[in-house]
Amino acid sequence: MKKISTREKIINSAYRLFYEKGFNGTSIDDILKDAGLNKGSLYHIFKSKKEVLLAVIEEKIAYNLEQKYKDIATEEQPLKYLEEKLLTMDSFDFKHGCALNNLVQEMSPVDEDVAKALLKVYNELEHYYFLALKNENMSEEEKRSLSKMMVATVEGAIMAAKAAQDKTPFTQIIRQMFNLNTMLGK
Amino acid sequence: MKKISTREKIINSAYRLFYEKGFNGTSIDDILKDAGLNKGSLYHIFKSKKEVLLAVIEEKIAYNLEQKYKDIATEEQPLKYLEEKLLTMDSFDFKHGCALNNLVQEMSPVDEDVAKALLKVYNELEHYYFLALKNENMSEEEKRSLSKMMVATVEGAIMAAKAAQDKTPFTQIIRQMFNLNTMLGK
DNA sequence: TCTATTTTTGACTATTTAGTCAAGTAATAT
DNA sequence: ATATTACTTGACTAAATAGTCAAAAATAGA
Repeated sequence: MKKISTREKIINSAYRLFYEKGFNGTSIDDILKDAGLNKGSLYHIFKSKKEVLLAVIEEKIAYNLEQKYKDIATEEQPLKYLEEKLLTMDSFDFKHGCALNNLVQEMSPVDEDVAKALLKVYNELEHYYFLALKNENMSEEEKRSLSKMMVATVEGAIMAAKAAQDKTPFTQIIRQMFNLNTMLGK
Repeated sequence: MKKISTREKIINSAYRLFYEKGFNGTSIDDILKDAGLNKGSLYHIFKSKKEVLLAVIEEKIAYNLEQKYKDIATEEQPLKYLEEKLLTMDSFDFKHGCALNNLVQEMSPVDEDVAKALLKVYNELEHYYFLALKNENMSEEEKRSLSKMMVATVEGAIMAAKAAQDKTPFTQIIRQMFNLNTMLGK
């Protein structure tokens, strides 16, 4: 029975609540209630709500991303693997969308530090897609450009599902995207 | 000199502020200050902040969308026209992204009425892209699927620019998208 | 002009908010 | 054991928040 540190409890609760209700939509008291802690404990560890957010981005969101995509580099057919992965993402919550995207939308224009932390994760995401193109017959530059577009399409697909509050549009768009890709390959 | 009604003043200010700072990030007092009005005037017209938001979506955002895309249906080369339009969108504010997308991200999971109003506008957006494919040699079903994907990609491109707080990724992704399309056409 | 209705004013309430702090408790080191 | 440090408690502050309301002003109808 591993014991969870206060810091972890805060980050876990904050991550989930920021994801579901946004940064402005979540109060410190919400986080404390969810984590079963008191105010002083939080402010003993973090100096502000914003510091909690930065920790959530740098530790939780970046970590989740890595867990999700780290296998791509070693797969034999990484594109196939990626498609499979996207289409079977039951873990994904289509009602609430993408944790990274949500925060970018809400926070990037408002706070530079947060924008910087988010951009770093976003670039990592694009890099995984870049790696997924390793077997494709195109220049580095083309790979970079195509992977950028694919990330945009996937993020847009998640947003379409969120707009509809339903998974269907996501699946449709992902299928369409990989269809185009394979049509080009032949 | 046309005089602007109180209602219009509120909607204009609320639209801009919701766009730049989000719904939760904007207070009623922010709106009133920006519009140069008092509290009672707003609550005489709208029964709550949420009603203001619904009016912004149904009147302002839907109207802007129509203005931007209504010509598509009558263009000879609508796809070309669309590409041009997207790449020359200087009016667009890449720091703040897409007004529709921003609200979907923040509000769709939280409020059903708002989600419904936003979805209606989102569907209209997809329909314009569908119309832009009228000359393409494919089935209705394929057109519907491709237009859905294109909207997702454009929205994702706006989001990529927002993450970077810079227009460059947007242009890159749009170019890539139309490249793929024309490659398929030949 | 006089009356009735609509619109505006801004002070007020009740609640929520991020953040502080002094005093208490637990853990660790010597 | 004792002293030092690390953590926790929860009441408190000051500011911001959405929404109310009675009285004043503007407008329209007769």
